[in-house]
Amino acid sequence: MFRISRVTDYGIVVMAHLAERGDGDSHNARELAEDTQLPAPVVSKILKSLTRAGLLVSQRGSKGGYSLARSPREIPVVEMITALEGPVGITECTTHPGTCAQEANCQVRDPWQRINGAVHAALAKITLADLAKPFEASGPFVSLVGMEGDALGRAASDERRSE
Amino acid sequence: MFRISRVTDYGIVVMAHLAERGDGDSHNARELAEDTQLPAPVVSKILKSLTRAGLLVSQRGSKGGYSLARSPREIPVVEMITALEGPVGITECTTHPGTCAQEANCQVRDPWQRINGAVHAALAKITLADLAKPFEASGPFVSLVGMEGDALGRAASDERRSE
DNA sequence: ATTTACAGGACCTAATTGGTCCGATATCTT
DNA sequence: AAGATATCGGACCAATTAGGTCCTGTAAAT
Repeated sequence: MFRISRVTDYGIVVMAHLAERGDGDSHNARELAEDTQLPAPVVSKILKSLTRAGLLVSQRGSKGGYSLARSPREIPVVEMITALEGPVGITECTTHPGTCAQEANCQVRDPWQRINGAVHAALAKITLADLAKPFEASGPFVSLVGMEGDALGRAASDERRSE
Repeated sequence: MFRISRVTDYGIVVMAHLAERGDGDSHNARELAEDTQLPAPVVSKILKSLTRAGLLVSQRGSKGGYSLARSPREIPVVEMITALEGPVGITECTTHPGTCAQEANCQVRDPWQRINGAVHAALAKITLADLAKPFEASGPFVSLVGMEGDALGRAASDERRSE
């Protein structure tokens, strides 16, 4: 359905929550699950993935927990998505070259790579800081992604028409 | 994995093939499946979806088949994707408002809507014509989606790093 | 009337996702 | 040193979704 998975969505919520705290303190999985109202085992799993990807740093043992590895402004959305559901790629041949039998005589591969690049670039420009402080950042944010005024309106009407 | 489904991919290939023909003639499902080297039943199913969405027109009976409903230049990529896998929406609350329990106190909903709008807008700007004639259209196409020179390069390195 | 080809589903299988749980290891406190 | 706390890594399961096939009905041409 061209959607991000639920774990990714959860992951963003947790990261945003961590970013809003602002403190460099580490928070344990149970606490984060409670704060975000998400199922604890899932949150724990997500935190591990984000740590492995280098977006969080973990501290083991008593008084352990997780904290942001960098400042929110330096964590692009695309990295969070990549960490939680693998490489961002619109088509199969983008992420796994060689697995498509039609690749040799495919007429649309090259443009798809560019479309993918455009989506990728858009997601790379948005950072965790933009998500965590929506009202503060929304002004510059909109212009950042190169979206003209009526883009959202048109998008919404497109979706409505298709249902 | 933040990918479009395989049927959508196939659908684009079929549409591009039709666009390349250029003639307004209708081509039947079997013929299109052969030309594109894709499984016939799947192609047939895809053609029906695209027809229902108004992107193709069908002609029944002997000598029947499918043809483009409009000129390739007037068929945006986002419509093809929408036709084949439902409304484009990054998160659940984008496509189905009200189904997320956290919606009321969600801190990231609004920015996600904008990100979604940006992706949506990018996909709305690319038309079937851009996909069907890649080399002709690649010049203006790149500038069209607002992607600067090194965007693809950075995207690729991001993906590599994450695996 | 027969043939051709689309329309609309039902249906099955395989893969992915969402979610839980457990043993091992690291760290802090007492 | 001992115990409590928390992450680490992975196994595991249920439910959903995707990929793909097939069948019956209907419209159009010969």
